[in-house]
Amino acid sequence: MREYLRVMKAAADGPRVKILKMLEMRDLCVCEMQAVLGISQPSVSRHLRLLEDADLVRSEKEGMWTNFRLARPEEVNQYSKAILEQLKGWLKKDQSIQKLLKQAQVVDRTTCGS
Amino acid sequence: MREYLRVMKAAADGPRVKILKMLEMRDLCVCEMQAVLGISQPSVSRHLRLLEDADLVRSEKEGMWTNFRLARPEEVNQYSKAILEQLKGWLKKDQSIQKLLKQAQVVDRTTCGS
DNA sequence: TGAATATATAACTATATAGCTATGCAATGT
DNA sequence: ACATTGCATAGCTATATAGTTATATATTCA
Repeated sequence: MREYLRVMKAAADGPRVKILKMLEMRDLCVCEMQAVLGISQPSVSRHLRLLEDADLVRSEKEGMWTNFRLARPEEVNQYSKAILEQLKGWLKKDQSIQKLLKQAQVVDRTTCGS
Repeated sequence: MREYLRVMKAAADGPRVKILKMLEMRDLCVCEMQAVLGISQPSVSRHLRLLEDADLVRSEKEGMWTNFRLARPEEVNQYSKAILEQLKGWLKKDQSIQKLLKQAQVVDRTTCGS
């Protein structure tokens, strides 16, 4: 039950589902997501921690950056696995998501801090 | 997006997921759920309203009682449909859910107000 | 070594949410 | 008509959550 709630609460949030949809497209670092989402860096960091605690995303340090990616089905709990699977088909036509994905396509980690 | 969030937030809550699991077993009125959940009647009522707003449950008045049931796949949005479907396989082994279901089996609307 | 950059954490504030009690409303039965 | 019962709503309080700014940590590069 605790696990279920952790996953569902993590997924039941606007900025966080936006993050998940962006990560469906490609891996991103924190500052790239910040640039696209338009919220503060600590806020993005916090959302990412909740998503990672819920097994929805994974992170890996690469030099100065931390790359985030969607968790893979074989490495997560049943709830995360199911939600990530469902999400792929969801919100495809959502205006705010579409706009976000366009921005996420072109955002560049080497320039997003400027 | 608004619809997605409404469904996910409704499902991402302890008492509410308990309600959904009980309704998988059988239809219930408010006072029966109150008796099993051990929270106040207004609190149960509020949870039910959120679940109904999210298309996860439906209600029907029957004399003095209001019967609640799970929404049927053909009458709801894609998110509710998917979550209800997933939920059937989830939390089967959860201790608190199992205990709850046992109580829900024997609760009786004609005596739960006493 | 020291500056710059990316991320995480701490501390705080504002808002949202869940619980409660009190009360209103509708249906039942005498 | 009146009392009873089931449910909904209003109003309140406590807690949880998301956002902020300030600061700490870690890596890169001159």
